[in-house]
Amino acid sequence: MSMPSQQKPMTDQNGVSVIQSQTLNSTPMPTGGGLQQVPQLVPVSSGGGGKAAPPSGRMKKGASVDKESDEYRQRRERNNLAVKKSRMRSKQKAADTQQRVNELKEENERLEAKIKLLSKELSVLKDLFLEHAHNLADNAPPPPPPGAPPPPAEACPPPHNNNNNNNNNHHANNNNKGSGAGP
Amino acid sequence: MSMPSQQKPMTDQNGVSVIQSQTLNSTPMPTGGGLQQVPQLVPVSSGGGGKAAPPSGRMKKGASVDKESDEYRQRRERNNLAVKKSRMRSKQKAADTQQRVNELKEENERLEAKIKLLSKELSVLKDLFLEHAHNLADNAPPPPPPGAPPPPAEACPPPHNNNNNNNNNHHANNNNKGSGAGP
DNA sequence: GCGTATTGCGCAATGG
DNA sequence: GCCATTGCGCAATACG
Repeated sequence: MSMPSQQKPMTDQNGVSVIQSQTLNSTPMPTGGGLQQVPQLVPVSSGGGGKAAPPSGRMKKGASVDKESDEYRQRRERNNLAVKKSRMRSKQKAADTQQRVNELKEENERLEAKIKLLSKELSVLKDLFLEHAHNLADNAPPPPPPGAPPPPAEACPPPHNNNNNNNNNHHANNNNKGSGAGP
Repeated sequence: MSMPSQQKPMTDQNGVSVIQSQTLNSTPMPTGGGLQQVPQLVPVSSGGGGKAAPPSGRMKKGASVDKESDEYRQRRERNNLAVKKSRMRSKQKAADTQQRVNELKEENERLEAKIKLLSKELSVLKDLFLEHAHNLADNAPPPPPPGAPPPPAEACPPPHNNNNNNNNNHHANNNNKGSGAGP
C-alpha cells in the first residue's frame, strides 16, 4: 500500500487563465438583477495572451489534461454552470430555512397567546366551582361524627348570587384545528 | 445585497497560478485550525512545472500587481484565511438556523398538545356547568309571575349521579403557572 | 465509465 | 490599510 503520493488532496489550484472565448454571458439572468453590459475593460492581468501558449510546448502527456482541448473547455463550462446552479439552490435553501424560522416563531407566539387565554378561562371556571363548594360547605356541616346518623340533607345551596362570574367568555370560540399547522 | 457593479467582472480570472514554487509551505500558522497544505507533490498537472515563471516575463508595471511580490503573497494568504473563516462561520450559522427550526417545531408540538389538553379540560367544566344549570331549571320554573308568591324551594337538585365525568382528571396537575411559558 | 451535483479552495472585487 | 463578504472558476469527489 504505499502509494507514492497519497497525501491528501491538496487542491493545487493552478490556474490558467483562459480567457473564455465565446459568449459567456449566457447567464439566464438570475433573479436579482444582474444586468451586465460587459464592457471589456482591461483585463486585470494575465498576461496577455492569456495562455494561449503555455510556456513550454509540452502539453498533454500521460498526466496532464490539456486545457486547450475543446472538450476540456466544454466540460469546464458545464461544470461551472452546475456549480452556479448548486450554489443558487444552496442559497435559496438557506433563505427558506430562515423564513421557516420566522414563521415558526410567529406561530409559536400565537399558540402561547392561546394557551394564556385558555388558562385564564379555566381558572375562572375553577374559581366558580370552588366558590360553589364553599357555599355548600357553609350550609352543610362537613363531617358528621361516626355513629351519628347523617342529617337529612335538606338545605340546598342558596343562589348566593353567583352572578359574579361576569366574565364575558361567551364567545367560546374553540377553534383549535388540532395539529394542523396554519397556512 | 451586493450587486454592486452591474457588470460582473467578466471573470477574467487569469490566474497565473504560480504554483508553489519554492518552499511555499511557509504557513505554519497554527491558528486554530491547523491544517495546511502539504508540500506539493505534483501530479496534477498543469503547467506543470512551469509555472515558476509566468508566461510572459513581464511583471509589474504600472498596472499589474506582481504576484511574485512578497507582500502580495502575504496579502493573499491573509485573505485566504479570512475567507476560510468567513465561510466557516457562514456554514455554522446555517447549521444553527436549521437547528433552530427543529427546536421551534418541537416546541410547537408541545404547545399544541397543551392547548388540546386545556381545551378538553375547559370543555368538561363547561359541560358540568350546563348540566347544573339544567338541573336548576328543572326544579325551578323560570319566571314566577309577578304577584305570585315564590314557591318555597325545598327540593334541591338530586345528585343525579353526575359522576359520569369519571375522567380521572383528579390529578389536576395544572402545572401551568399562569402566563409563564414552560421552559 | 460518464455526467451532474456538491464541496473545498484560492483569487479578486468590494464593502465596512 | 485591514479584515469580512461575495461571486466566480477550478479541481476533486460524491452521487446517479
